[in-house]
Amino acid sequence: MGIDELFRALGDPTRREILRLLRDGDLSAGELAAHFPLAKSTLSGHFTILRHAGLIVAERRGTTIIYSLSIGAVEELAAAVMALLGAGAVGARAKWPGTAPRRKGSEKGEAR
Amino acid sequence: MGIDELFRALGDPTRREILRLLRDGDLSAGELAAHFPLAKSTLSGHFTILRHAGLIVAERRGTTIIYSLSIGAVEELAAAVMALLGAGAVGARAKWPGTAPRRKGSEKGEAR
DNA sequence: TCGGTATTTCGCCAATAATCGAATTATATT
DNA sequence: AATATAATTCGATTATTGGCGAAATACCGA
Repeated sequence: MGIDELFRALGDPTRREILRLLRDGDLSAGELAAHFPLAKSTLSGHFTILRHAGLIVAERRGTTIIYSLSIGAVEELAAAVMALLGAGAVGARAKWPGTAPRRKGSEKGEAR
Repeated sequence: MGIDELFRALGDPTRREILRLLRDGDLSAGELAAHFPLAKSTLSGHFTILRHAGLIVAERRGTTIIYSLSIGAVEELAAAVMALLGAGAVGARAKWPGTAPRRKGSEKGEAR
């Protein structure tokens, strides 16, 4: 349940969609898989990654496994975001893109 | 500056360390590179990824390029986290990991 | 214009990640 | 015990990523 696993888990659109679906209620592995054009084994891999990141929890009921959102990682995620960008960024140091001093030949979106 | 680029950019420890360093003040590409045992070209690639994610901005000054934290992405990041886990997770639905199922068998209003 | 410094871009390679179908495990039902 | 169903694990394949050194680009000063 480290920061790295957390951000990496969220860095995939399929996995974010799984989380979004679970926001509307718990779903079984099969029900979740039905929402994607991917093999069940592929989805199963995504579940494992999300579980290791602390973003979902699994509960077996009979032959099916029900997945639910877990807020265990939310606190860690919020703390990480704040530590990286939060307090420092809100202060005077950070810049809104486009508000940098406009010197000759400086950035401008795609500064190359 | 999409959600995907944002999370992927944050999913690498070197890039997170770059952001952490920039929290204490702007630094040039060379000054940043000096903090890592990596080739400058490798760091340059990380800068590009962070810039595309909207997490940093570049300003050329003479031959050097100064990087600064940008809060342009913070709002988007916060919104994404909330959309995925926030409101829904804070409610009654999500579980803390390790929380025993309240009552086996039938507390899911409607098992779908 | 020439030389020096800072940084990026370009090929290339190794490691990691995403995907699939087939085989396997776990549970329930008859 | 045999069968059926749900999900995972396994082995192989392809795509993406992170890394390097060398070459190219951008800028400054003499």
